[in-house]
Amino acid sequence: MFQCVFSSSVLQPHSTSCLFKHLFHHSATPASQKQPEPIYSKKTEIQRQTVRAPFAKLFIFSALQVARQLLLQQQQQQQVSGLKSPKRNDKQPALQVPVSVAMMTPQVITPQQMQQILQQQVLSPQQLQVLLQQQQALMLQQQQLQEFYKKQQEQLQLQLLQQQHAGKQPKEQQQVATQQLAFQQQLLQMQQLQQQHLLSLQRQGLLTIQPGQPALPLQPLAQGMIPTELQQLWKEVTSAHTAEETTGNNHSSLDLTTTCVSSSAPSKTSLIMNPHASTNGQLSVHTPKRESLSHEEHPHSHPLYGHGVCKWPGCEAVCEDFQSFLKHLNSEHALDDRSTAQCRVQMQVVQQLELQLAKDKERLQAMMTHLHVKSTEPKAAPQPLNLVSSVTLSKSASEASPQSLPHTPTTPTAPLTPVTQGPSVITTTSMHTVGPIRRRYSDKYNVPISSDIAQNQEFYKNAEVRPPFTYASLIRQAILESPEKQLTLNEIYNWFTRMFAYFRRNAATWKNAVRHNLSLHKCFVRVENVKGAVWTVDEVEFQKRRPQKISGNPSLIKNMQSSHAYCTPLNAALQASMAENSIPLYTTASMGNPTLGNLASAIREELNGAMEHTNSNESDSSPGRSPMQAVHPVHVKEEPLDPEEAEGPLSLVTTANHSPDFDHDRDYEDEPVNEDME
DNA sequence: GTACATCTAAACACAC
DNA sequence: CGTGTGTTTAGATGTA
Repeated sequence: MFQCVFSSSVLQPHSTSCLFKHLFHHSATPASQKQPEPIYSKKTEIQRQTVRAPFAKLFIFSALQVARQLLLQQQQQQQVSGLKSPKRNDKQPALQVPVSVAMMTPQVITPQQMQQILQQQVLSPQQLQVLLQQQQALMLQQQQLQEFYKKQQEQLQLQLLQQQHAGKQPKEQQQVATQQLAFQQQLLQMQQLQQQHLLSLQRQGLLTIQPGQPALPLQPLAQGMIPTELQQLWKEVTSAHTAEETTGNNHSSLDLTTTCVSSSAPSKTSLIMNPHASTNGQLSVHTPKRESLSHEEHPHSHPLYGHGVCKWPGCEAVCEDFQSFLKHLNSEHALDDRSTAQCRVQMQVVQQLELQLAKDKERLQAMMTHLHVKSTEPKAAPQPLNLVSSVTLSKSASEASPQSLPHTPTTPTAPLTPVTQGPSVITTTSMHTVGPIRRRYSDKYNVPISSDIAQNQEFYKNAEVRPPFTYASLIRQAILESPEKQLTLNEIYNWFTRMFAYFRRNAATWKNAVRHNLSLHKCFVRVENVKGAVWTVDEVEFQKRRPQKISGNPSLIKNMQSSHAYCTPLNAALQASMAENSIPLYTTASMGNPTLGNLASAIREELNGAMEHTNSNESDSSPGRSPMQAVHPVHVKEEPLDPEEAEGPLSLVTTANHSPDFDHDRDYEDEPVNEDME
């Protein structure tokens, strides 16, 4: 339909939009690249490199946009001129209007539109090439139109002569006359258009030679804008920028093809989204141009001047002082097309940054909102915490935990530090081992072990996670959990496998370890029974182990001991502290909350050890007993003290495992543990 | 660096 | 003799 007159092109796009695409194709194809490359000066070459890329994509928008407008105006003009639509003409006999539609192609570019195109001050060489090619096509088509017009005239005259002789076809004659009139109109329009086009090009310095010349020298930047246009542009730039700032509008970028179409076109409405336009960002991001307008208000803090260098994008000219900078600014960055183009690019960069900032702000807000919600959420479930625990966390975590309890009544350096940090509490929530035990709870924390096991029973049963306790502690726990506080070796085995999935593997290893521990530690006493030998726990011996751990601040311990009711205030202080800090780590909601009990028992454990070594001459204080019990000592080796009993009312730990029905422990003796688990 | 605790592995003894 | 139980030793590792 629309014949492309591009050199060596035989393509015939069907519509104006197709034509534009086609033309754009020319600008991108090697064939088009064969066109004479524009000659750049050294300066303009740099500008070309810095300015061309961002607008290469822009051209697609502008071309399509213009094409749409052209399509509309083409239809309007056709209605005005009484011409048939291209579609209809397409199917009409060639005799009717064979090239009328083809002639429409250049003419549909109205002067305003052409001006609009031309007023894209910043044009890539491809764009300019396309425009000039269009111009060439226009002129070529004009010549063709003129030729066709002559032919039509001749034909018409011929037909008129024939009609005069034959008196036929008055209708066709009339039609041809109408078409002729339309052609004349189109021709006039085209001539006007061409004139304007050329004028515009010349005005912008793009066209320095006579039209019709095959190779036109191109310049990367449109130049020679008239002052009114520039002023309008400045208005656009500044108003658009301020509008962006004040309204917080998130337009990604300005489509530069539309920002300065006309003075009546508001910048706001001419904003279109163009997310690709500013992705190239070759120009460094600096201050908006509009700030330069107000530099006089802040003479020595000009945003375009810093460290003796002009900060105009791409300039970096050295200016010794502010005055020279001003001179430089006025001379080198005057109100010309180049500055305008750079300003436009800068505008785009700024807008893109603003968009990015808005997005990041939104993201930040979402993150904060999310975290805020999270922080107010209930405490984490204890079981999942177990899954993330590790061996290395065990002791080091417990040692670092005082920081998480800053309001504990004891000082970090005090011997009670491990007490207040509540290693067992840490244990219950955050310390669990996976893999070989290299770090584990000290045995002095064995009481909280029971709590931990009770809390995380299901977890240990199902997850192959090595419990963070020593074999000795586990053996003791197993024995203490038994109703008679005594177990056979096999019962101990069963307890291990029943309580911990981890011990369902490598039986040879850990069983050997159990035996080794039973034999090695004095705290485990073998008692001959009717049924055979059973193992019991000598709590005194058990508490004796590694007493040096309790070494520390004796005075504090003594003070603690001197207080008969120290456990209660201490526990209260802990409660207050935890409540104050609302430490979710210490809460195990799903399992009941033995935290306080853990802490209390841990404290007692710690104090037991402390008293044992710092106040051993205190006859009434039976080692291995809780301070409470120390007041009422009950030393019966054959009936090892159950530490959890010592917790007394302070303990929130459920004692379900000590219920009489737990004597079915023996049921596990000869049964596979896995079945027991089920 | 040392002592201690713990774990692992292994050897050994003994009873069933 | 094999297995289970118990003891002991040795080495490695971690902690105080």
